[in-house]
Amino acid sequence: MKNDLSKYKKAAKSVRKNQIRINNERRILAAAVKIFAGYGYQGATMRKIAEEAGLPKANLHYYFQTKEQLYRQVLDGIFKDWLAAANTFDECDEPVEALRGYIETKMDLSRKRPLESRIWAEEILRGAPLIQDQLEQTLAAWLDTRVKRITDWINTGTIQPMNPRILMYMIWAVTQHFADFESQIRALNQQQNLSDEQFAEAKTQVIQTILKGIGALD
Amino acid sequence: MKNDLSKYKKAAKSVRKNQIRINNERRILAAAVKIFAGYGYQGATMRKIAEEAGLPKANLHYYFQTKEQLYRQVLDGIFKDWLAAANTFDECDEPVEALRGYIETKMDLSRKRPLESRIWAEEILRGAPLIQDQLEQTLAAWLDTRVKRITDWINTGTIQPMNPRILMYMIWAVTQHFADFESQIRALNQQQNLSDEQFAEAKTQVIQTILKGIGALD
DNA sequence: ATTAATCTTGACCGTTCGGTCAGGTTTATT
DNA sequence: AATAAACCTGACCGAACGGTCAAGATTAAT
Repeated sequence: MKNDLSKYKKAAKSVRKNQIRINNERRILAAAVKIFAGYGYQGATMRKIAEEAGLPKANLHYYFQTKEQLYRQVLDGIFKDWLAAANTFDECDEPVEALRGYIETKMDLSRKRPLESRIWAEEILRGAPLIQDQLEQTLAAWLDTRVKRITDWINTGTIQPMNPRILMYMIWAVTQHFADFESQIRALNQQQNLSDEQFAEAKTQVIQTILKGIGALD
Repeated sequence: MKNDLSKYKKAAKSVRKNQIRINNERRILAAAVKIFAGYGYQGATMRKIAEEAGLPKANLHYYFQTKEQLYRQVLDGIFKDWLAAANTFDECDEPVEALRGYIETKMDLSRKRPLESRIWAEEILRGAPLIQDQLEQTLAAWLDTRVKRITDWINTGTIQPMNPRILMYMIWAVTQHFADFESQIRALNQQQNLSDEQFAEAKTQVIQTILKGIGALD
């Protein structure tokens, strides 16, 4: 018969997971990001992910019951990063610095985590079958509050009248393009990925064009 | 023994294809566009395409030897549309009208042919395994000539100094976003696709923001 | 009317997929 | 030292995949 003490111990263990489990879950998730980004959800196979992780395929199913559950956890991680970056938007009261910081953060994210951006893009491309709820709930709420801030800037005359949602769509489109369409940009850049200098130039030009385009500069 | 006449007749027939073949190839290609756009290359199956086309699966393989060949023909059709739309860029000498016309054409293409845009996007996302050559040859050449035109505008002071390639990337990113990320935009728009009025507003704002952003307006 | 070419299709094939499982090994607990 | 819990994995399974094929049906050419 179980007593209260044993229950507490079990709970404590499940919260602070075993080091083996932590390690292997991390290895598998890292491998899954690479393979899902490179082949898409359908093109990715558990065998490829297992090879990338250096583990037998059956071991993946020990930690993640199904391919879809593994994919969901990858998506969840990406969404958290997305929201964390999104908070840059709130760090400044002034529109120029708030938008500049946000665009910069999103551009840096595309540069440093292109695989995650591509997984996200493919999920949206397929109609967001697994993250539709999160889009309609969390993302919609996030967007609403930022739309209100931009509307305030417009009402105080700091930036010119416009539809704030379309502005956000444009920022997302441009910043993520450098990750999602990397292979096209490479083909148009003498088969070379953008160098750090080229990317810095792109970042500056994107910021300048958008800020000037909405009447926040000059 | 064949004579010259029979050869001519055979050649004539293969040029002007049978009506049956024309019809079925068109039906299959139309079905393939829908299925490839909805499920991606790997997620699309010949069975699904056959169902969509209303034909037995074996019949597809009579007209298109393999799934990859069918996919290649779909991509070729999309690339031709892309280049045709791209010619809008050359119809005006003046930068404001040339860019406005080009952005408008690309926006309209996203609105009317979102499926094709998504197939293209997925191919790039996967690293452009089948169209890399066309990107490096045809698309790179197209871009080079337009870069020269924009450079001329910059040198004559019509628009402000900038990197013309990055401008083109921004235009592609924003215009195609409305097709590729349609499901995300819908989730952020009360689960409704953009109405014609909303899309027209988006088109106007995109044009205004970019043209103003490069110093071609105001 | 006859022959040839084209089109159609159900049945089938080898391969690969996601997923399972029994049984062994390692690690943690008492 | 003994027991329990967690971890590991080769072998296996049914389903679905792209693709093939022989044989019949339809259309075109003579």
